Amino acid sequence: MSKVRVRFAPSPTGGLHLGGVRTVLYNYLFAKNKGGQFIVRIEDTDQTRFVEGAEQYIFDCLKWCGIEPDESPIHGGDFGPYRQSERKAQGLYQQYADQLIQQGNAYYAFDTPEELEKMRNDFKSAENPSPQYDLHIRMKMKNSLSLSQEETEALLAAGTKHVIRIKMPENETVSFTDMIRGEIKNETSLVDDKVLLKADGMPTYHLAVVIDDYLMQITHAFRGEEWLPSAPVHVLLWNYLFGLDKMPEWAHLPLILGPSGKLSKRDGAKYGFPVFAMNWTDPKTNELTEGFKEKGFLPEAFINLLALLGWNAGTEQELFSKEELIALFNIDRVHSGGAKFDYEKAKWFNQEWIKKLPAENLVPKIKALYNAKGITVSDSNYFEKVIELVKERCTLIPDFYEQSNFFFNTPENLDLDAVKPKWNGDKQSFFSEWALALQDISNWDITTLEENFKAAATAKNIKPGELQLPLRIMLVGGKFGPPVFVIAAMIGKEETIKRIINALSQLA
RNA sequence: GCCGCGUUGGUCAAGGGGUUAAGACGCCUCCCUUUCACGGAGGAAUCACGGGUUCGAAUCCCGUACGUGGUACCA
Repeated sequence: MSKVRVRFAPSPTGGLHLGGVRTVLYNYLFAKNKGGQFIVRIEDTDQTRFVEGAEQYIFDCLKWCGIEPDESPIHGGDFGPYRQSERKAQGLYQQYADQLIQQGNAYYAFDTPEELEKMRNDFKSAENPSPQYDLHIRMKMKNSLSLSQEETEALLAAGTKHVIRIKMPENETVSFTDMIRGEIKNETSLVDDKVLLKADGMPTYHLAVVIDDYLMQITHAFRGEEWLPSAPVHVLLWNYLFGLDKMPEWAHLPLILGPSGKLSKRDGAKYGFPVFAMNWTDPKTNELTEGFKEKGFLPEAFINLLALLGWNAGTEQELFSKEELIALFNIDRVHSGGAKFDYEKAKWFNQEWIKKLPAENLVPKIKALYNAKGITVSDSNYFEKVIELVKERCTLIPDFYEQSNFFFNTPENLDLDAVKPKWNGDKQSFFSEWALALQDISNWDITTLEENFKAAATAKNIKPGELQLPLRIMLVGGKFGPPVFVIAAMIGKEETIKRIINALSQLA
């Protein structure tokens, strides 16, 4: 039994969006579940669109998600090169394309872009709005099928720009078994003669994917549903070049949809949620799109929510660690229908993971957050305690700042409107006296403070409950946060008194 | 237009001939808590439509509708 090798083949041009990450994730989970290898190959077939740094971006995203490939394309593996541009340099694609021509499965086409444009216009009709270069019209075009051998050879000898197209057979049914959808059948007459090798010598995806998968000994391939219509071309190519028995097993994953139709980059801006794993700057427009990482998602939550978008374990469990996902992942339970991305649920996953993870795991991320705000955290012990206290109130990482910065800084803007309506002289004097009395407390702990507070209130004939909200506003600044006496105990005697006096001066 | 793929509450979904059609997110009500959350208890809400097959269909078959993808020297 040959070893399972699953590959993800991103094009380093468009960032790594939700659908892309889910595809990698399923590749990864499947491979690891089978104890096999997870490979990443870079499909930089179109050099004009190659973007500097985009390849590194993909690996950064994978690293963040914790789903790194076993063989790095950058350092190479056993079946390298792992970049198509490098394989092109070896002349391999040309070689296989020539083989196809010799076998009669492909042909030279000399049509210029203008001629193709003209063809599409001439044959356009209401019934056929987008005519394809297929068996019905190829004899009307300029190619080695319609031209005589002498004419073809003359054109080639003259160095005429040309491409190599697959010659789709007539009236054949191509079928293959998709791991998710079962048997898929296509009539060859309905598929166009796809370009395999472009005029510049670069292969198109169709040629490259077959040759690369063969040379890299790939056993299973996951890709998006958008590839289903061209799958018969790939099957045919496998048949012509290497034999169907060596073809990897395919799985075509359903699309991830946005609030209205297919999920697009614009949806992010429109509905206010990220669509890329990490910050992505569009090389053309220089437009920055915020990523899940920067938005404050934990990688654990990110892969969890993505895994569940189209797959489930068949149980009621929804929270899975990466290890659990690997152990439980089963291709039979992957859906064939598209799933709409729900940002509310995505946030819920993050919140659950924040609660689930021990504070020490959260510390580095939150420290970075504080540093960015210009606050340096020195006491790690204290910091961890704070995080533990507020974590169930946070959905995204940046929430930690709002929810806990009063533990480190005296709040500047107090929500006085929350107390003013019920504020009076009695309360004013209670607090000024209590602030004084606090000086004498020797056991500065939660219970002592609470008992002392209640006793003092009762002595003044005020219900302790009525004084708790004002005290909270004094210490926190707003109507949120952990229990007041816990906060007071944490920030210490001096700071507590300081905050009360400060607030009192604003209320007087 | 043609071809492919899909369709269980608003969303993710379990269920694959007989179920009161799970569960989760979100929403609403209540409890806990004199803050905000967490937690707990409830509630509203679903098998796209039409035909078959069958004693019986969300489940099987066929149509239709809708959605989505492809129809590029993009991937």
